[in-house]
Amino acid sequence: MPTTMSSDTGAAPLAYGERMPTIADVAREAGVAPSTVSYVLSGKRTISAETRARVEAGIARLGYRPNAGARALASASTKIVGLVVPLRTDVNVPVIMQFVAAITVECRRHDYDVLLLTKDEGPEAVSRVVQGSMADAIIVMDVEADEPRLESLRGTGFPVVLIGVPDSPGEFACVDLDFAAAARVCVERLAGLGHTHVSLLGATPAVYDRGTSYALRFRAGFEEAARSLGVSGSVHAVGADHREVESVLDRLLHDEPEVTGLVVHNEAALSPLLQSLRAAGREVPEGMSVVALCPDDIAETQAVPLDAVSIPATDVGRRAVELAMSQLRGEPTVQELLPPHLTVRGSAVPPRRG
Amino acid sequence: MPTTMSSDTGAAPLAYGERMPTIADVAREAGVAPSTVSYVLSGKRTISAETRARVEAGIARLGYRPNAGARALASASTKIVGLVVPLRTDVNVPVIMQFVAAITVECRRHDYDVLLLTKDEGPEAVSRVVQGSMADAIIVMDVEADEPRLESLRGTGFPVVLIGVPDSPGEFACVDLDFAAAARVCVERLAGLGHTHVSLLGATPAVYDRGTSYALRFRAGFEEAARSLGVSGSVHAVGADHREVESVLDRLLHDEPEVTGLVVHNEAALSPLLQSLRAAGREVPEGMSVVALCPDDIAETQAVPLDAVSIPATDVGRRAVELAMSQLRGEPTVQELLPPHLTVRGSAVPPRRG
DNA sequence: GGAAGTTGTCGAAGCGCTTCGACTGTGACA
DNA sequence: TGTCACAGTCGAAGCGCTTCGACAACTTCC
Repeated sequence: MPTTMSSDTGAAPLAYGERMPTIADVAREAGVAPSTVSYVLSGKRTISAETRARVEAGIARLGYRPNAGARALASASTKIVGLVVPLRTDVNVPVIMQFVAAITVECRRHDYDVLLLTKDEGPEAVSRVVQGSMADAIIVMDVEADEPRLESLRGTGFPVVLIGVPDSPGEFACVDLDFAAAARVCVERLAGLGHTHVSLLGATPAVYDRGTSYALRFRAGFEEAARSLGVSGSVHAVGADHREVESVLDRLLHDEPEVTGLVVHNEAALSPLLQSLRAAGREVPEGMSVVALCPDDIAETQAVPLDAVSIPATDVGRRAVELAMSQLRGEPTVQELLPPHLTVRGSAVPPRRG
Repeated sequence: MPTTMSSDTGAAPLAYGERMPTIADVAREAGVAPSTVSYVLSGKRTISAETRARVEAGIARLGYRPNAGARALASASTKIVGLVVPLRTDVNVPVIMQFVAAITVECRRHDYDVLLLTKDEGPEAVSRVVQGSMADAIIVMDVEADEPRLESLRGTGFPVVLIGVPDSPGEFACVDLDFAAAARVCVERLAGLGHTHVSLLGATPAVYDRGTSYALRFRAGFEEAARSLGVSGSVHAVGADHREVESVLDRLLHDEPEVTGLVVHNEAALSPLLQSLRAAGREVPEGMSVVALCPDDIAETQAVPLDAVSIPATDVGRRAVELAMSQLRGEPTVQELLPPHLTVRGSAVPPRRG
């Protein structure tokens, strides 16, 4: 079994610029060949307990760490995963952070590090990393319906995992919440309580225009569910701004007074929405039922705790890394949609009989 | 001058696993020595226009990219900056993202990539990266007063930039907003309007307990400014939770009814605070003046737009990268505190006479 | 018209690691 | 007692790049 390196070797800190100890130094120190040190580290060949001990002692004494570049060059594996993150975005930033956190933690569990790429850089970032052999796999967040970042990878077999599902995933592995099912669950909740007129308050118009995969899937799921459950369902894109939320709501209450239930897919709009509803005399849940798609902590900390389908960012992130690792082992790619879970907190009740 | 590589070389996409073209392939293609190709790429020696053209054509034809590992090994430079990010945190997440975005973008401008490290991993992450030569420099966010992540780097001369200022920065370069000055500006604003009793609503108690550098500096600046301006200034740590904000406010209004101005250093508490103030009949600004330290977009999108000192995340992030680059050029380290800027939006007015 | 640069190119020596084949014991087995 | 298998170790050949010194072919300059 391979030797684990601890952070605190007790070795004298090496001044930077001073030559770092190499595998040859360790070998000399332990009185063995460099290859033997390598095998102690990798565990790829049997080593006698005694030799192993001498080598490990040498490693500790010198504070040795293998040079990542040399290792990558010789082994053709970088132990790095590239992660494409949307930085400036209409997507809820804390949710993105949850994804990033989960992915990073899970990568470390597999002894991988994470190279941060930005969506802003476009396809160029992906090809730089892949063609320069900077990473062994790539995880792409915030996938759009028509995903330009991936064209250069099609047909190369390079391990890729998408968080989100583009129109033609093709050979690429994907993971995501099943947004269509999530929308259905939300509508079912309201319909089950007796609501017959519901409305979706969705993301910023820009998100739909950009073809953001999950937003489109949620909207489609909403419309489909409304249809099949026989309730009327209108859709409204909403910006995050206080005033905009208020104006959209005012219009909705005016144009569609029959609406008694809202499905909200827009974390940022939740808090202003609840305020505006109260201001309009439509206190939640008596005056309006609300079901949201948002992280649990947001649902819980609203003025009225919300019935919500949570965004399983941690699960999705972890799963994305697992799918990447499985591809590195040569296993085939898969597409995975995680089932939604609705937590009832009391923001939806049967509509008032009119 | 070095050749710039474009993303779209027009070369046939190489199947992954198929051998990537090497510098030797390009050399053969162009009928020159590998070293010549290298010099075309780096611009470190003069090359005739004709040879350069042949080499560039070869590069384009083969879709060649230098192998990052080989390059790092041979040149002892990775073109990677390590970035230690606090992932799970009481700090405002969108602000962290702004830092990360600014740093990433600026790194790319300098042709560097970013390796994502988490604060959770502790000192081990830093030494892994430094000793394994995975990066040429490290930027550390969310620095604490007593910073354990850096011990292993002291005295090594490895390029480090801290965002925040620990108790003993010593040899390390630091950048940050001048939080003490920012607090002073806030207090001055209120004192200048005639307020004589002000209060600081600060971060979660945990942030202070942890010794988070900027929170402590802001608090110290607040107390010092209140003292020197002759106003009374009390300090209250506040969690982000709706109910907690409300209870802290109730207690404050009850115990210190003379307070007419609040300085808020807690983005998450702003929105609940404004609600609670209104609920308590202390509408902003007539019933209570508020000055915040928060990002501009948050100050602008509150129910009442807030007078605020903005957090110059983009500037700080960019500057951090610049300081890292300057260290890579061998220049000495510096400590930099960016001056605060207060934007007046109308949430602070003279106190009611009374 | 030779000494003294310049300019443009090449070849070879690494950078520090992994990995393959080869080698040496040693015990098991016949 | 010879043969095999296997555990344990070594040496050497790369991985793909940068960089240094060398060198040929020109210019310049007195």
